[in-house]
Amino acid sequence: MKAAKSPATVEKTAAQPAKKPAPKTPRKRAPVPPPKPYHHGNLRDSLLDAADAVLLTHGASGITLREVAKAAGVSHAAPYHHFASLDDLLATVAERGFQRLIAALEPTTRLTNSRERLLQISEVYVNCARAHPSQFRLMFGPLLSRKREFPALQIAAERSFGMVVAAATALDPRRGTELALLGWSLCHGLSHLLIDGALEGMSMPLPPTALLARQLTERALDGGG
Amino acid sequence: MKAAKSPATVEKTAAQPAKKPAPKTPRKRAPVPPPKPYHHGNLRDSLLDAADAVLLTHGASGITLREVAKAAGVSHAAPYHHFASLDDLLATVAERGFQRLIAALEPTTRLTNSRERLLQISEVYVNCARAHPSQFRLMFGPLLSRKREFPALQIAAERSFGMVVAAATALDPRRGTELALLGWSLCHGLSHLLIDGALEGMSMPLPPTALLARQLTERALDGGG
DNA sequence: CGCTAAATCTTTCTCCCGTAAAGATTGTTC
DNA sequence: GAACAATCTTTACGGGAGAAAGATTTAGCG
Repeated sequence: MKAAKSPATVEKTAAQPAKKPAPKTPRKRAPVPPPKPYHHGNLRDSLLDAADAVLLTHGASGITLREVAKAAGVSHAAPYHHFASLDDLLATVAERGFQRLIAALEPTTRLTNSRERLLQISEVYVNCARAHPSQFRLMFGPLLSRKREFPALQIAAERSFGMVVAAATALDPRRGTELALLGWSLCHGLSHLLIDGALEGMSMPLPPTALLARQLTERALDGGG
Repeated sequence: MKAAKSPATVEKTAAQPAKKPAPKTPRKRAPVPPPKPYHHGNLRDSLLDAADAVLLTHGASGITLREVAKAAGVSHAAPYHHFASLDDLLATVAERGFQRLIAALEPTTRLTNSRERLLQISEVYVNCARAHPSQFRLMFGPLLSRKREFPALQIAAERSFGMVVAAATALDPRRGTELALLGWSLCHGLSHLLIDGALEGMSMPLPPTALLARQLTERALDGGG
């Protein structure tokens, strides 16, 4: 019945077989008792990992609650005990995407040169989008419009934008927010155009992604016209 | 089996095309018979108009072949005689979106001041996205990645980008393409952030849309840091 | 240890979707 | 007017979202 196992995503404690020949042995796996071991191990994280895997294989449009559940090795109705709806699951996936973006941006905060900091933020942003295009689409898709329904998503999104604002304000204390919006819009639009393939086949040679992001941001900082 | 069904189909849709001036009415029950051709004039354009209407009411995610067909007053299978699939219909809707963008950009080609021309292009672009957010999402959604399957969509998209390149090249003949990509990315990202509501509730006062687009483009042209 | 209640997971069901296939209807052409 | 092609409808099938109810495990408590 439950022979199917997720290929390479789950590494948590698997549910023990139905029969327990040995007496009750307290599992010592962590110094603190995990507050979440239940039937499946914890299915919630497994579902999120499975959703990431499905995004990689099937793309953002082909993601399905049933497919995610199957990838996690549970029935198609099991996710409803951990997420209110498919959108709720996807919003959590998007939130994790923002958290990964924040983690990728974190090293730039140690740079003292504000200009170089902004340039590297641009590179990281566009690289992140290209590395995980489906998640990127999810992060900024229609779910973000409903961020009031998903407070965790909203908080993560605002935190990531806050890092851009901080860098821009360091470079231009007077009009930092505007500069942040300029840089963010530029990188966001470039990311979208890149991952949507809008720039392919346009008889236009393009430098590598990171270099392109840096070049355009440099030109925006120095003035392009 | 009910072979002859009374024409109880609703006509709530805004159908303006009437290629047949004298449609013979098989039966007259209303004092004012709407000139609806028995075999539905040309359904193709009606479906495209209906799709636009559905986009307005239900949003980009809630668009459905059945809903479009219902809005056009035909059965849910009728569209298959004019479009190969739902994606084919949506690609045509996206193509019309690009054509509308091209039409909106057309007046800017008469400007002789290249800088002002680029600034107005920015305004038009972002205004267009805000005025038709669902169509905008469709135009640059996953369908654009498959533009090889929809040559008309690809041509319209390239034409619109060509207008930006032309304006940027007029301002900077040496690095016009790069400048066009900078301006396009900036406006594209700003449009996305605006219509996705990413900038709402961020404790950040924003000027009106068109002014914001102009300000950011000006700063990119003049240098921001 | 046994019992009860709550949480988790599965099965089943309904409704809606895209779309293929076949039947019905209309316009066209000889 | 009859055959034909185009158009539209009906019916059907597979699949997905989600609700409802049953089954199973775990926790809580005596």
